[in-house]
Amino acid sequence: MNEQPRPTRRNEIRAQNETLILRAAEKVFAEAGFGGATMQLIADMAGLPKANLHYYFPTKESLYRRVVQDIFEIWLQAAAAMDDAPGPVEGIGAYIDAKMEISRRHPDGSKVWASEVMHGAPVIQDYLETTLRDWTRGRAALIQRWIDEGRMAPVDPNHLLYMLWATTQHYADFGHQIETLNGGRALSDRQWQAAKESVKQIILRGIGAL
Amino acid sequence: MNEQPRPTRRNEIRAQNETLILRAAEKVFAEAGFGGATMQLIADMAGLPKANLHYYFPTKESLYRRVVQDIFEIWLQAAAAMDDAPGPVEGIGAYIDAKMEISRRHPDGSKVWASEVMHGAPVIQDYLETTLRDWTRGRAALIQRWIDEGRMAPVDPNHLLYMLWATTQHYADFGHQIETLNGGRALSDRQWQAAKESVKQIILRGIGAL
DNA sequence: CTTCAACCTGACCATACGGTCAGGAAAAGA
DNA sequence: TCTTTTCCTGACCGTATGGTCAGGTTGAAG
Repeated sequence: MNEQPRPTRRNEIRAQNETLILRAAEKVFAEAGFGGATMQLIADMAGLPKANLHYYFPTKESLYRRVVQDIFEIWLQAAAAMDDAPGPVEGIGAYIDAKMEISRRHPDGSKVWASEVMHGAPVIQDYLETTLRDWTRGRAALIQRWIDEGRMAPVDPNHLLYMLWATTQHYADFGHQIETLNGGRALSDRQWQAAKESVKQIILRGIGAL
Repeated sequence: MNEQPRPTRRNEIRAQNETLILRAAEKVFAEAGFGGATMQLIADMAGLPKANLHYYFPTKESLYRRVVQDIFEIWLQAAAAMDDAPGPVEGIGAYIDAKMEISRRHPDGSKVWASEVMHGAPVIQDYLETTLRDWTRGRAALIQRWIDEGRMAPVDPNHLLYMLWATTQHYADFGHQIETLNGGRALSDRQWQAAKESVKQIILRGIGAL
Protein backbone atom coordinates (compact mmCIF):
# COMPACT_ATOMS: atom_id res chain seq x y z
CA MET A 1 0.00 0.00 0.00
CA ASN A 2 0.84 3.68 -0.18
CA GLU A 3 2.73 3.51 -3.48
CA GLN A 4 3.77 6.96 -4.65
CA PRO A 5 2.15 8.25 -7.84
CA ARG A 6 4.50 9.25 -10.64
CA PRO A 7 5.79 12.75 -9.82
CA THR A 8 4.25 14.67 -12.70
CA ARG A 9 3.32 18.33 -12.41
CA ARG A 10 -0.32 17.37 -11.92
CA ASN A 11 0.30 15.02 -9.03
CA GLU A 12 2.66 17.53 -7.51
CA ILE A 13 -0.06 20.17 -7.43
CA ARG A 14 -2.53 17.72 -5.98
CA ALA A 15 -0.17 16.60 -3.24
CA GLN A 16 0.75 20.17 -2.42
CA ASN A 17 -2.84 21.38 -2.19
CA GLU A 18 -3.95 18.41 -0.14
CA THR A 19 -1.17 19.12 2.33
CA LEU A 20 -2.11 22.78 2.42
CA ILE A 21 -5.73 21.92 3.11
CA LEU A 22 -4.97 19.24 5.69
CA ARG A 23 -2.66 21.51 7.61
CA ALA A 24 -5.21 24.29 7.73
CA ALA A 25 -8.02 21.88 8.57
CA GLU A 26 -6.07 20.37 11.46
CA LYS A 27 -5.59 23.78 12.95
CA VAL A 28 -9.16 24.94 12.50
CA PHE A 29 -10.71 21.71 13.71
CA ALA A 30 -8.44 21.81 16.76
CA GLU A 31 -9.33 25.40 17.55
CA ALA A 32 -13.06 25.28 16.90
CA GLY A 33 -14.10 21.63 17.00
CA PHE A 34 -15.92 19.89 14.18
CA GLY A 35 -19.13 21.83 14.66
CA GLY A 36 -17.46 25.18 15.09
CA ALA A 37 -15.10 24.84 12.17
CA THR A 38 -16.23 26.25 8.84
CA MET A 39 -15.06 25.32 5.39
CA GLN A 40 -14.68 29.01 4.64
CA LEU A 41 -12.24 29.48 7.50
CA ILE A 42 -10.21 26.46 6.45
CA ALA A 43 -10.18 27.73 2.89
CA ASP A 44 -8.98 31.17 3.96
CA MET A 45 -6.25 29.67 6.11
CA ALA A 46 -5.14 27.45 3.25
CA GLY A 47 -5.27 30.37 0.84
CA LEU A 48 -7.68 28.63 -1.53
CA PRO A 49 -11.25 29.30 -2.62
CA LYS A 50 -13.82 27.34 -0.69
CA ALA A 51 -15.07 25.57 -3.80
CA ASN A 52 -11.57 24.22 -4.31
CA LEU A 53 -11.72 22.48 -0.95
CA HIS A 54 -14.83 20.67 -2.07
CA TYR A 55 -12.99 19.58 -5.17
CA TYR A 56 -10.38 17.72 -3.11
CA PHE A 57 -12.62 16.73 -0.20
CA PRO A 58 -16.28 16.33 -1.16
CA THR A 59 -17.64 16.98 2.31
CA LYS A 60 -16.54 18.54 5.57
CA GLU A 61 -16.73 15.14 7.20
CA SER A 62 -14.43 13.48 4.67
CA LEU A 63 -11.83 16.16 5.32
CA TYR A 64 -12.24 15.75 9.06
CA ARG A 65 -11.89 12.00 8.81
CA ARG A 66 -8.56 12.34 7.05
CA VAL A 67 -7.23 14.66 9.75
CA VAL A 68 -8.21 12.19 12.47
CA GLN A 69 -6.76 9.23 10.62
CA ASP A 70 -3.45 11.02 10.12
CA ILE A 71 -2.82 11.63 13.81
CA PHE A 72 -3.84 8.08 14.61
CA GLU A 73 -1.23 6.80 12.15
CA ILE A 74 1.43 8.92 13.82
CA TRP A 75 0.59 7.48 17.22
CA LEU A 76 0.65 3.94 15.94
CA GLN A 77 4.13 4.46 14.56
CA ALA A 78 5.32 5.84 17.89
CA ALA A 79 4.14 2.65 19.52
CA ALA A 80 6.87 0.70 17.81
CA ALA A 81 9.24 2.22 20.36
CA MET A 82 7.69 -0.03 22.95
CA ASP A 83 7.90 -3.28 21.03
CA ASP A 84 11.53 -4.11 20.53
CA ALA A 85 12.61 -3.16 24.02
CA PRO A 86 14.26 -5.56 26.45
CA GLY A 87 12.21 -4.41 29.45
CA PRO A 88 9.77 -1.88 30.88
CA VAL A 89 12.34 0.79 31.64
CA GLU A 90 13.45 0.99 28.03
CA GLY A 91 10.06 0.18 26.47
CA ILE A 92 7.80 2.39 28.49
CA GLY A 93 10.46 5.06 28.76
CA ALA A 94 10.81 5.19 24.99
CA TYR A 95 7.04 5.21 24.55
CA ILE A 96 6.68 8.17 26.90
CA ASP A 97 9.46 9.98 25.08
CA ALA A 98 7.82 9.35 21.73
CA LYS A 99 4.35 10.39 22.84
CA MET A 100 5.63 13.52 24.55
CA GLU A 101 7.47 14.45 21.39
CA ILE A 102 4.28 14.03 19.40
CA SER A 103 2.37 16.16 21.89
CA ARG A 104 4.92 18.85 21.25
CA ARG A 105 5.07 18.54 17.46
CA HIS A 106 1.44 17.77 16.69
CA PRO A 107 -0.66 19.40 19.40
CA ASP A 108 -3.46 20.19 16.96
CA GLY A 109 -3.81 16.62 15.77
CA SER A 110 -3.94 15.43 19.35
CA LYS A 111 -6.71 17.90 20.12
CA VAL A 112 -8.75 16.82 17.13
CA TRP A 113 -8.48 13.22 18.24
CA ALA A 114 -9.45 14.13 21.79
CA SER A 115 -12.46 16.07 20.55
CA GLU A 116 -13.54 13.20 18.37
CA VAL A 117 -13.36 10.67 21.20
CA MET A 118 -15.00 13.01 23.70
CA HIS A 119 -17.96 13.40 21.39
CA GLY A 120 -18.44 9.66 21.19
CA ALA A 121 -16.16 8.94 18.22
CA PRO A 122 -18.93 9.41 15.64
CA VAL A 123 -16.62 9.00 12.66
CA ILE A 124 -13.81 6.74 13.88
CA GLN A 125 -15.65 4.28 16.08
CA ASP A 126 -14.55 1.45 13.77
CA TYR A 127 -10.90 2.34 14.43
CA LEU A 128 -11.43 2.09 18.16
CA GLU A 129 -13.05 -1.29 17.79
CA THR A 130 -10.47 -2.78 15.48
CA THR A 131 -7.01 -1.26 15.24
CA LEU A 132 -6.90 0.37 18.66
CA ARG A 133 -8.43 -2.59 20.45
CA ASP A 134 -5.96 -5.01 18.87
CA TRP A 135 -3.04 -2.73 19.59
CA THR A 136 -4.10 -2.35 23.21
CA ARG A 137 -4.51 -6.07 23.71
CA GLY A 138 -1.02 -6.68 22.34
CA ARG A 139 0.67 -4.12 24.59
CA ALA A 140 -1.29 -5.22 27.63
CA ALA A 141 -0.01 -8.74 27.03
CA LEU A 142 3.53 -7.41 26.70
CA ILE A 143 3.23 -5.56 30.00
CA GLN A 144 1.77 -8.63 31.65
CA ARG A 145 4.77 -10.60 30.44
CA TRP A 146 7.10 -8.09 32.07
CA ILE A 147 5.13 -8.43 35.28
CA ASP A 148 5.28 -12.22 35.15
CA GLU A 149 9.01 -12.01 34.63
CA GLY A 150 9.28 -9.88 37.75
CA ARG A 151 10.63 -6.88 35.90
CA MET A 152 7.95 -4.58 37.28
CA ALA A 153 5.28 -4.48 39.97
CA PRO A 154 1.92 -6.13 39.30
CA VAL A 155 -0.27 -3.32 38.01
CA ASP A 156 -3.30 -3.53 35.78
CA PRO A 157 -1.83 -3.18 32.25
CA ASN A 158 -4.90 -1.40 30.89
CA HIS A 159 -4.93 1.27 33.56
CA LEU A 160 -1.22 1.75 33.05
CA LEU A 161 -1.81 2.32 29.34
CA TYR A 162 -4.60 4.80 30.09
CA MET A 163 -2.24 6.63 32.38
CA LEU A 164 0.43 6.80 29.71
CA TRP A 165 -2.03 8.19 27.19
CA ALA A 166 -3.54 10.62 29.64
CA THR A 167 -0.30 12.10 30.94
CA THR A 168 1.43 12.48 27.60
CA GLN A 169 -1.54 13.78 25.62
CA HIS A 170 -2.39 16.18 28.42
CA TYR A 171 0.59 18.31 27.40
CA ALA A 172 -0.99 18.76 23.97
CA ASP A 173 -4.69 18.84 24.77
CA PHE A 174 -4.36 21.10 27.80
CA GLY A 175 -1.36 22.94 26.45
CA HIS A 176 -3.17 26.22 26.71
CA GLN A 177 -3.85 25.71 30.41
CA ILE A 178 -0.26 24.70 31.06
CA GLU A 179 0.96 27.70 29.14
CA THR A 180 -1.26 30.01 31.15
CA LEU A 181 -0.01 28.53 34.41
CA ASN A 182 3.52 28.97 33.08
CA GLY A 183 3.06 32.72 33.05
CA GLY A 184 1.55 32.84 29.60
CA ARG A 185 4.67 31.50 27.93
CA ALA A 186 4.96 28.24 26.01
CA LEU A 187 7.19 25.64 27.63
CA SER A 188 10.83 26.08 26.75
CA ASP A 189 13.11 23.29 25.54
CA ARG A 190 14.37 22.89 29.07
CA GLN A 191 10.85 22.75 30.49
CA TRP A 192 9.76 20.14 27.98
CA GLN A 193 12.76 18.08 28.95
CA ALA A 194 11.83 18.45 32.61
CA ALA A 195 8.24 17.43 31.84
CA LYS A 196 9.41 14.30 30.08
CA GLU A 197 11.73 13.38 32.92
CA SER A 198 9.07 14.01 35.54
CA VAL A 199 6.56 11.82 33.78
CA LYS A 200 9.05 9.04 33.18
CA GLN A 201 10.42 9.15 36.68
CA ILE A 202 7.05 9.04 38.43
CA ILE A 203 5.58 6.35 36.22
CA LEU A 204 8.63 4.10 36.03
CA ARG A 205 9.11 4.30 39.77
CA GLY A 206 5.38 3.93 40.20
CA ILE A 207 5.39 0.58 38.44
CA GLY A 208 8.44 -0.56 40.37
CA ALA A 209 10.69 -0.69 37.34
CA LEU A 210 13.41 1.60 38.65
CA MET B 1 -22.54 35.25 48.77
CA ASN B 2 -25.01 32.74 47.39
CA GLU B 3 -27.84 33.59 49.77
CA GLN B 4 -30.95 31.61 48.95
CA PRO B 5 -33.97 33.58 47.71
CA ARG B 6 -37.17 33.18 49.67
CA PRO B 7 -38.77 29.92 48.51
CA THR B 8 -41.89 31.30 46.88
CA ARG B 9 -43.61 29.51 44.04
CA ARG B 10 -42.01 31.91 41.57
CA ASN B 11 -38.47 31.30 42.69
CA GLU B 12 -39.13 27.61 42.81
CA ILE B 13 -40.13 27.59 39.15
CA ARG B 14 -37.09 29.65 38.25
CA ALA B 15 -34.71 27.40 40.10
CA GLN B 16 -36.30 24.30 38.65
CA ASN B 17 -36.17 25.53 35.07
CA GLU B 18 -32.63 26.75 35.37
CA THR B 19 -31.57 23.34 36.61
CA LEU B 20 -33.47 21.67 33.81
CA ILE B 21 -31.78 23.85 31.24
CA LEU B 22 -28.32 23.55 32.75
CA ARG B 23 -28.54 19.79 32.89
CA ALA B 24 -29.60 19.55 29.27
CA ALA B 25 -27.02 22.11 28.19
CA GLU B 26 -24.21 20.25 29.93
CA LYS B 27 -25.09 17.11 28.06
CA VAL B 28 -25.49 18.74 24.66
CA PHE B 29 -22.34 20.85 24.97
CA ALA B 30 -20.41 17.75 26.02
CA GLU B 31 -21.70 15.70 23.12
CA ALA B 32 -21.46 18.28 20.37
CA GLY B 33 -19.07 20.98 21.57
CA PHE B 34 -19.96 24.65 21.74
CA GLY B 35 -20.12 25.07 17.98
CA GLY B 36 -22.06 21.90 17.34
CA ALA B 37 -24.59 22.41 20.10
CA THR B 38 -27.85 24.11 19.17
CA MET B 39 -30.26 25.94 21.40
CA GLN B 40 -33.07 23.99 19.81
CA LEU B 41 -31.54 20.68 20.84
CA ILE B 42 -30.96 21.88 24.39
CA ALA B 43 -34.53 23.14 24.51
CA ASP B 44 -35.92 19.81 23.30
CA MET B 45 -33.83 17.90 25.82
CA ALA B 46 -34.99 20.19 28.61
CA GLY B 47 -38.59 19.94 27.42
CA LEU B 48 -38.97 23.69 27.03
CA PRO B 49 -39.59 25.97 24.05
CA LYS B 50 -36.44 27.48 22.64
CA ALA B 51 -37.63 31.02 23.34
CA ASN B 52 -37.90 30.10 27.01
CA LEU B 53 -34.20 29.31 27.11
CA HIS B 54 -33.46 32.78 25.88
CA TYR B 55 -35.60 34.13 28.67
CA TYR B 56 -33.36 32.56 31.30
CA PHE B 57 -30.09 32.79 29.41
CA PRO B 58 -29.95 35.68 26.92
CA THR B 59 -27.32 34.10 24.69
CA LYS B 60 -25.86 30.70 23.96
CA GLU B 61 -22.55 31.88 25.32
CA SER B 62 -24.01 32.97 28.67
CA LEU B 63 -25.55 29.53 29.10
CA TYR B 64 -22.28 27.88 28.16
CA ARG B 65 -20.36 30.02 30.58
CA ARG B 66 -22.57 28.90 33.45
CA VAL B 67 -22.01 25.25 32.59
CA VAL B 68 -18.25 25.71 32.58
CA GLN B 69 -18.27 27.66 35.81
CA ASP B 70 -20.32 25.00 37.56
CA ILE B 71 -17.87 22.17 36.87
CA PHE B 72 -14.99 24.39 37.89
CA GLU B 73 -16.69 25.02 41.23
CA ILE B 74 -17.09 21.32 41.78
CA TRP B 75 -13.41 20.72 41.16
CA LEU B 76 -12.39 23.48 43.51
CA GLN B 77 -14.46 21.95 46.27
CA ALA B 78 -12.83 18.57 45.72
CA ALA B 79 -9.47 20.20 46.20
CA ALA B 80 -10.23 20.75 49.85
CA ALA B 81 -9.53 17.03 50.31
CA MET B 82 -5.89 17.79 49.78
CA ASP B 83 -5.57 20.67 52.19
CA ASP B 84 -6.19 19.33 55.64
CA ALA B 85 -4.16 16.17 55.20
CA PRO B 86 -1.16 15.27 57.32
CA GLY B 87 0.93 14.06 54.40
CA PRO B 88 1.07 13.17 50.71
CA VAL B 89 -0.37 9.69 51.07
CA GLU B 90 -3.55 10.98 52.64
CA GLY B 91 -3.68 14.29 50.78
CA ILE B 92 -2.92 13.16 47.27
CA GLY B 93 -4.75 9.90 47.80
CA ALA B 94 -7.88 11.75 48.84
CA TYR B 95 -7.53 14.17 45.95
CA ILE B 96 -7.31 11.30 43.47
CA ASP B 97 -10.34 9.66 45.05
CA ALA B 98 -12.31 12.88 44.85
CA LYS B 99 -11.36 13.65 41.26
CA MET B 100 -12.06 10.10 40.13
CA GLU B 101 -15.46 10.27 41.76
CA ILE B 102 -16.18 13.51 39.91
CA SER B 103 -15.09 11.93 36.64
CA ARG B 104 -17.62 9.25 37.29
CA ARG B 105 -20.47 11.48 38.43
CA HIS B 106 -19.96 14.47 36.16
CA PRO B 107 -18.37 13.21 32.96
CA ASP B 108 -20.23 15.73 30.85
CA GLY B 109 -19.04 18.69 32.85
CA SER B 110 -15.49 17.45 32.61
CA LYS B 111 -15.79 17.16 28.85
CA VAL B 112 -17.15 20.65 28.51
CA TRP B 113 -14.22 21.98 30.51
CA ALA B 114 -11.76 20.01 28.43
CA SER B 115 -13.30 21.31 25.23
CA GLU B 116 -13.16 24.85 26.47
CA VAL B 117 -9.49 24.63 27.42
CA MET B 118 -8.57 22.80 24.23
CA HIS B 119 -10.06 25.58 22.17
CA GLY B 120 -7.96 28.16 23.94
CA ALA B 121 -10.33 28.96 26.82
CA PRO B 122 -12.13 31.74 24.94
CA VAL B 123 -14.70 32.33 27.66
CA ILE B 124 -12.94 31.37 30.91
CA GLN B 125 -9.41 32.62 30.33
CA ASP B 126 -9.82 34.95 33.30
CA TYR B 127 -10.50 31.97 35.57
CA LEU B 128 -7.30 30.30 34.45
CA GLU B 129 -5.32 33.44 35.16
CA THR B 130 -6.78 34.13 38.57
CA THR B 131 -8.50 31.38 40.51
CA LEU B 132 -6.75 28.42 38.92
CA ARG B 133 -3.33 30.03 38.98
CA ASP B 134 -3.67 30.91 42.65
CA TRP B 135 -4.96 27.49 43.53
CA THR B 136 -2.12 25.82 41.65
CA ARG B 137 0.51 27.96 43.34
CA GLY B 138 -0.88 27.07 46.74
CA ARG B 139 -0.89 23.33 46.16
CA ALA B 140 2.52 23.37 44.53
CA ALA B 141 3.82 25.03 47.67
CA LEU B 142 2.12 22.40 49.81
CA ILE B 143 3.74 19.61 47.80
CA GLN B 144 7.10 21.33 48.00
CA ARG B 145 6.70 21.43 51.78
CA TRP B 146 6.11 17.69 51.85
CA ILE B 147 9.24 17.22 49.75
CA ASP B 148 11.29 19.43 52.05
CA GLU B 149 10.06 17.44 55.02
CA GLY B 150 11.25 14.27 53.34
CA ARG B 151 7.78 12.78 53.09
CA MET B 152 8.05 12.19 49.36
CA ALA B 153 10.64 12.17 46.60
CA PRO B 154 11.71 15.45 45.01
CA VAL B 155 9.47 15.79 41.97
CA ASP B 156 8.40 18.93 40.18
CA PRO B 157 5.11 19.86 41.93
CA ASN B 158 3.58 21.37 38.80
CA HIS B 159 4.16 18.31 36.67
CA LEU B 160 2.78 16.17 39.44
CA LEU B 161 -0.38 18.26 39.49
CA TYR B 162 -0.70 18.00 35.71
CA MET B 163 -0.38 14.25 36.02
CA LEU B 164 -3.12 14.14 38.64
CA TRP B 165 -5.45 16.17 36.48
CA ALA B 166 -4.62 14.21 33.35
CA THR B 167 -5.06 10.75 34.80
CA THR B 168 -8.24 11.42 36.70
CA GLN B 169 -10.01 13.47 34.05
CA HIS B 170 -9.02 10.96 31.39
CA TYR B 171 -11.63 8.58 32.79
CA ALA B 172 -14.30 11.16 32.04
CA ASP B 173 -13.01 12.81 28.88
CA PHE B 174 -11.97 9.57 27.19
CA GLY B 175 -14.67 7.50 28.82
CA HIS B 176 -16.02 6.48 25.47
CA GLN B 177 -12.66 5.08 24.40
CA ILE B 178 -12.24 3.24 27.67
CA GLU B 179 -15.73 1.84 27.36
CA THR B 180 -15.04 0.63 23.84
CA LEU B 181 -11.82 -1.07 24.96
CA ASN B 182 -13.81 -2.60 27.80
CA GLY B 183 -15.91 -4.54 25.33
CA GLY B 184 -18.46 -1.78 24.83
CA ARG B 185 -19.58 -1.86 28.44
CA ALA B 186 -19.28 0.98 30.94
CA LEU B 187 -16.91 0.33 33.82
CA SER B 188 -18.55 -1.55 36.66
CA ASP B 189 -18.34 -0.54 40.30
CA ARG B 190 -15.55 -3.02 40.75
CA GLN B 191 -13.68 -1.71 37.73
CA TRP B 192 -13.96 1.88 38.88
CA GLN B 193 -12.56 0.80 42.22
CA ALA B 194 -9.69 -0.94 40.46
CA ALA B 195 -9.03 2.15 38.38
CA LYS B 196 -8.85 4.33 41.47
CA GLU B 197 -6.50 1.91 43.18
CA SER B 198 -4.27 1.60 40.14
CA VAL B 199 -3.93 5.34 39.77
CA LYS B 200 -3.29 5.88 43.44
CA GLN B 201 -0.82 3.04 43.69
CA ILE B 202 1.27 4.05 40.71
CA ILE B 203 1.35 7.73 41.55
CA LEU B 204 1.92 7.40 45.28
CA ARG B 205 4.69 4.88 44.74
CA GLY B 206 5.95 7.03 41.86
CA ILE B 207 6.49 9.99 44.17
CA GLY B 208 8.08 7.80 46.79
CA ALA B 209 5.34 8.28 49.33
CA LEU B 210 4.56 4.64 49.91
C1' DC C 1 -60.69 42.28 43.07
C1' DT C 2 -57.09 45.03 40.92
C1' DT C 3 -52.57 45.91 39.62
C1' DC C 4 -48.17 44.82 38.39
C1' DA C 5 -44.25 42.30 37.45
C1' DA C 6 -42.48 37.99 36.21
C1' DC C 7 -43.00 34.31 33.14
C1' DC C 8 -44.00 32.08 28.74
C1' DT C 9 -44.11 31.17 23.60
C1' DG C 10 -45.40 30.89 18.44
C1' DA C 11 -44.02 33.28 14.75
C1' DC C 12 -40.63 35.65 12.66
C1' DC C 13 -35.92 37.51 10.81
C1' DA C 14 -31.21 38.15 9.23
C1' DT C 15 -27.30 35.63 8.70
C1' DA C 16 -24.10 32.08 7.80
C1' DC C 17 -23.32 27.58 6.59
C1' DG C 18 -22.33 23.22 3.66
C1' DG C 19 -22.68 22.05 -0.67
C1' DT C 20 -23.58 22.53 -6.00
C1' DC C 21 -22.75 23.73 -10.67
C1' DA C 22 -21.69 25.64 -15.06
C1' DG C 23 -18.13 27.05 -17.40
C1' DG C 24 -13.30 28.41 -17.96
C1' DA C 25 -8.03 27.47 -17.54
C1' DA C 26 -4.28 24.46 -17.66
C1' DA C 27 -1.82 20.30 -18.11
C1' DA C 28 -1.24 15.55 -20.30
C1' DG C 29 -1.53 12.60 -24.03
C1' DA C 30 -1.88 11.51 -28.98
C1' DT D 1 -1.73 20.89 -33.05
C1' DC D 2 -6.01 18.82 -31.32
C1' DT D 3 -8.40 16.27 -27.76
C1' DT D 4 -9.22 14.84 -23.34
C1' DT D 5 -8.80 14.93 -18.63
C1' DT D 6 -7.96 17.31 -14.53
C1' DC D 7 -8.10 21.37 -12.04
C1' DC D 8 -10.17 25.65 -10.59
C1' DT D 9 -13.75 29.13 -9.05
C1' DG D 10 -17.52 32.87 -8.75
C1' DA D 11 -22.09 32.73 -8.15
C1' DC D 12 -25.74 30.55 -6.37
C1' DC D 13 -29.20 27.66 -3.30
C1' DG D 14 -31.74 25.45 0.45
C1' DT D 15 -31.49 24.99 5.14
C1' DA D 16 -30.69 25.68 9.91
C1' DT D 17 -29.19 28.67 13.44
C1' DG D 18 -29.05 32.31 17.20
C1' DG D 19 -31.74 35.63 18.53
C1' DT D 20 -36.07 38.90 18.76
C1' DC D 21 -40.63 40.39 19.83
C1' DA D 22 -45.43 41.22 20.49
C1' DG D 23 -48.84 39.55 23.01
C1' DG D 24 -50.69 36.33 26.34
C1' DT D 25 -50.68 33.85 30.99
C1' DT D 26 -49.74 33.26 35.73
C1' DG D 27 -48.48 34.22 40.33
C1' DA D 28 -47.63 37.84 44.00
C1' DA D 29 -48.83 42.02 46.50
C1' DG D 30 -51.99 45.37 48.44
